[in-house]
Amino acid sequence: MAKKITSRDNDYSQWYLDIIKEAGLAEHSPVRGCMVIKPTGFALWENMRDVLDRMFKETGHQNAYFPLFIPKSFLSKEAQHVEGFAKECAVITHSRLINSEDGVDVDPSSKLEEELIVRPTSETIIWDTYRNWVQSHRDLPILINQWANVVRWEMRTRLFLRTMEFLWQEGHTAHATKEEAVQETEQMLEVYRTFAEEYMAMPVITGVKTESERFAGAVETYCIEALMQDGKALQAGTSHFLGQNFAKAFDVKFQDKDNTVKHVWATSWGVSTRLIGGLIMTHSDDDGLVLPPKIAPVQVAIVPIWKSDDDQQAVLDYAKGVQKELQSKGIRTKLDARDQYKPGWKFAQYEVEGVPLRIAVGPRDVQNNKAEIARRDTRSKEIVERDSLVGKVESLLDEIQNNLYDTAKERMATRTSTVSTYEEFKEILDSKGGFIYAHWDGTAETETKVKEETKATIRCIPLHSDNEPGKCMVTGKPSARKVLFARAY
RNA sequence: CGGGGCGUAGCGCAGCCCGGUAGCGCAUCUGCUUUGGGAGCAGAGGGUCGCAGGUUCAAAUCCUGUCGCCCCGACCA
Repeated sequence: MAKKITSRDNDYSQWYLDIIKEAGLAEHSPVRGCMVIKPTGFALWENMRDVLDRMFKETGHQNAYFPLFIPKSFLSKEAQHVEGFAKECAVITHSRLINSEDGVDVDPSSKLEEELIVRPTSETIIWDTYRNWVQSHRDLPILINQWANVVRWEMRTRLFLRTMEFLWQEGHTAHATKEEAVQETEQMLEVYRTFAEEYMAMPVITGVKTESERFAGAVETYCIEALMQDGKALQAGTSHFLGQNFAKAFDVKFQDKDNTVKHVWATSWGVSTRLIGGLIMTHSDDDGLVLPPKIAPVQVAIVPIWKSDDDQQAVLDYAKGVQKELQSKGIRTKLDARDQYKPGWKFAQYEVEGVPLRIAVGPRDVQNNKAEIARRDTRSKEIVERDSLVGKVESLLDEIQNNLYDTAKERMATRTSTVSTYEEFKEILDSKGGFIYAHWDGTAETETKVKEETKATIRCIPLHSDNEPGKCMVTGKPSARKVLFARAY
């Protein structure tokens, strides 16, 4: 058996790339920093999207779509926002090509009067639009989400974790009061936390960002932070309270019940295909991808085994019966009856692809009215009675989902430390990495010093942790509470 | 954008130093035998050696440029 996947201990980055390649999730495109998301990878994204979309709608949001192109002038309206995104915008300057000796060239005569920006995020065009939608408090709140692609001209890219073009959803809401907007921000953070933990089986820490890590244009950025197997943190989702910054920049006002004119309060929130990278690095092992059942494109792969033609017919009929029954329970099932691959090859392949459960049925099983069922997460196998097979599958899928979460949760706990001195901090960072709780004096200077000296950043000020005051590990100045440090992706 | 590594068949690589008919393994195709953990034998197809210039009788090989990928830094979801 040819091992195609580099081990995590040997080279974690290469392992990550090998997983993506061997599981067929994505590949590099001819364009630098961009990727082709292959059917399996996209099916994963579709499942994530479907769950999130349902959760957004359950919390009262509607989908809409805003343009890919944003007038350049819009970007300059919110000062902080421009500063944050100016360095990574793709700019459209011309509208035509002309034939040339070497193929085609940009037609100089087609220069645009106002250049267009390919959206790095849609706040500006959305707030420009909302201005026309809001007059009265009766028009509020506006609760809109869009599924879209965005472009950020990154210097260094990694499949899923950071690509120049990526898929995401961005929610943009407008509210009459600050309290309502803050509540919305927190609600969506909670949606993300629930999604990450219950569907992705990815435990996260919720918190707020420090000023230096905050979204450009936000008053407060809430986030969910996950911990990867190599001890590095990954920002997995953000929810921003935008205050009235965009409302003021784009002049979005309403007449309130008290007959005065006010600016609206805003939020925005998003998760992206980066989550797929996080998913890979949370659960997968040296044998390939490992997927939580709730979002796995295929939950059960059925591998039929036969020797003679007679066997083949009987086995296939039996396997089809199993598949039909599983499908009737809403279980995503794939029956792999291809004859060009041997069962052993298929077993290995579905392990690489991370399919949570595999059922093997052969002549013996048909005869005895049984089937072999194997788990991807624990690699355990057992023979079960045909009559109890579907029930067993259902309970095993639940078990796998829970086991993946519990394992990840435990790993996070093991790799979370609390320190009181900077020496201890550096020592732990280098020895085991992970999340480190420590006191911080609240200044950007200290944060920068730690970042420069250790490459660790403050991932967040956790929402749920003890609020015991103490002394900053670096300066000894008073600190209201411990914050969460880590090296991050 | 700086430092390091790498681009040769779909994938993984050798050949390059020392220029002279482009190779190996896997995969693919055909046939037969196989099928409960990545099958065996026999035969076959597939490459403008990343791209563009240059040196040379002759370039995968030497020179210059350029593009892309990976790793490490500065930027980021």
